[in-house]
Amino acid sequence: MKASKKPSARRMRARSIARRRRTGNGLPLYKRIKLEVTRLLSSGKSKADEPLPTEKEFAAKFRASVGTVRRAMDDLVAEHIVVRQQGRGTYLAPFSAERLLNRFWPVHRKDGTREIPIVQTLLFATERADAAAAEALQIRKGDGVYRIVNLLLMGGNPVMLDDVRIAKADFPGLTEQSFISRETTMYGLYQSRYGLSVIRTLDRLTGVPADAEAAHRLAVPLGAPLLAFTRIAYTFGDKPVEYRRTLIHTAAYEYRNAIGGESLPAVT
Amino acid sequence: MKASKKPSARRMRARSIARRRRTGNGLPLYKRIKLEVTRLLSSGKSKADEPLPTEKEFAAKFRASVGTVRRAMDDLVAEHIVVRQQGRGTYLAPFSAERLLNRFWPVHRKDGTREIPIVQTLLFATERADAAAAEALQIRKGDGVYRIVNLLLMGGNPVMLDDVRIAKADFPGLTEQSFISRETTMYGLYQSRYGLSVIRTLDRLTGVPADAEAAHRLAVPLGAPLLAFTRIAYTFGDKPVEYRRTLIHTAAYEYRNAIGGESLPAVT
DNA sequence: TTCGATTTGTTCGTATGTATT
DNA sequence: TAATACATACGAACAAATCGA
Repeated sequence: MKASKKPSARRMRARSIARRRRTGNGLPLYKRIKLEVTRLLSSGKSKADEPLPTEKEFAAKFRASVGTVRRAMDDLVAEHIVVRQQGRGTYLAPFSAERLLNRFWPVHRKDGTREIPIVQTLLFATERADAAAAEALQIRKGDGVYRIVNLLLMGGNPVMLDDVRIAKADFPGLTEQSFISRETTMYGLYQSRYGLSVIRTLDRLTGVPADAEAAHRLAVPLGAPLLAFTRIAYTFGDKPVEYRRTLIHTAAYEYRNAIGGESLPAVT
Repeated sequence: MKASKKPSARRMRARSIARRRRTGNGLPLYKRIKLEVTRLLSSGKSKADEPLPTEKEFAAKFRASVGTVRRAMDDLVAEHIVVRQQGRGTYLAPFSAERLLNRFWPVHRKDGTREIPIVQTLLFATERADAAAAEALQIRKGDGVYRIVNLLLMGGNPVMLDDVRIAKADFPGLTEQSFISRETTMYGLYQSRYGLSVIRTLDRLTGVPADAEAAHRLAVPLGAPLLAFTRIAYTFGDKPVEYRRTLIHTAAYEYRNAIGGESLPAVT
């Protein structure tokens, strides 16, 4: 009773804030904060190894309460865009081999275990984008791309044949030397050297017969059924970073897809 | 200053509550609420077409604040287990054809569009579980299962051949008649008639050659490369509900998997 | 090694906005 | 229109992890 009768400085302030907020934009404040933080991350200015501004700092910057900032950050955590650690801070989600394996690496041995493949780079070349690559990378046909063909060995055997194309314009100064001698995953390289964080991928899977090249590299008969997928990897703002076509010999390995259940280790 | 000096009834109360909480369990309160709500949903007592208790009611029941209940429900929404509607209430996520298509139906036409397939049931039989089905369904080899074989037509053509096994014990009273004449999807039937809500699936994909049956049904040459996947569908508590093996003719259709990006339509 | 400052994690409570019935 | 139920936002307090002095 007492509380509800009193207009109070606090109530008045809240009201004026609400009014101000509405003038900003149609979006709720926490979503706008999310967008701003996303923009900050996609600018490449923040490195994956140094913390983002703290909740308090963001709150001051956006004239919001900590709770509202937290709401925005919670969403970004759920989307695997940032990671937070109590006592340390908030970081752009890194591309350690471990994280890549857990998030963007769908190939498992049939017994369910996973392993980091050994990569043999068969080709590193500069080419002109064909129609498929141009459409996937949203560039013009004929624009320069790097083409990289990798053979991936798992358990000592050739299992996957990977044909990757990335736009030359996105990777200035990339050379075969610097590519081969990278000390991280390909996605880690994109992020650490070029500020391009892969945040989502779209895989399209089909069954195909092995062509001559695949049969040779994967040591299977010509025409043997393989699992093929094309992947487009995107960074912020739905910008495509990489176009890849992969062939998998699924005798001992398979492609796994868990719908739901990724975000539910919390069934603890 | 002034505020921080005063112990205040409120502060004392908060302290005693915190102490009580710690006695409950090692888990944070919102996670325990999540578990309790999950338990309620998995009991089958709550129908998909009637609302769950409101936030206020849950708060009273669990002696928590609405904010804490909301935290728990937010998680369940993110996991697609419940849906909330402003002004209406909170509901167990339903299995409309639309939702099934968006969540558990990975097959797209190559141009990206989706369609609801026409289902021809080729077989409905009672069988004994073989080793693979028994392991997947976590029952004993030889236990009774229903086996259902469906041919799925898309765009007028046979595209998928579906071989499903579900434990007889989970579906008392299921008959071919009641199965065929269902007015919803298979997952919808599981949920509405048997209280089994599929909340996650695990698909394992490989490339395989068409065997005689598949070649006949899908109208492809013997040995033609097909996309195969086995799926185990789980309900609450990681209980398997369904084991399925599907063959897809990927001339005009493909299996799509979007990693990330499902929960980010919010990039609006 | 201990301790204090920093930063995120959990919980409470309140006020107000907005969609539904 | 009024009541109901979720959505957004604020702010406060304390817990727990981390890190450097």
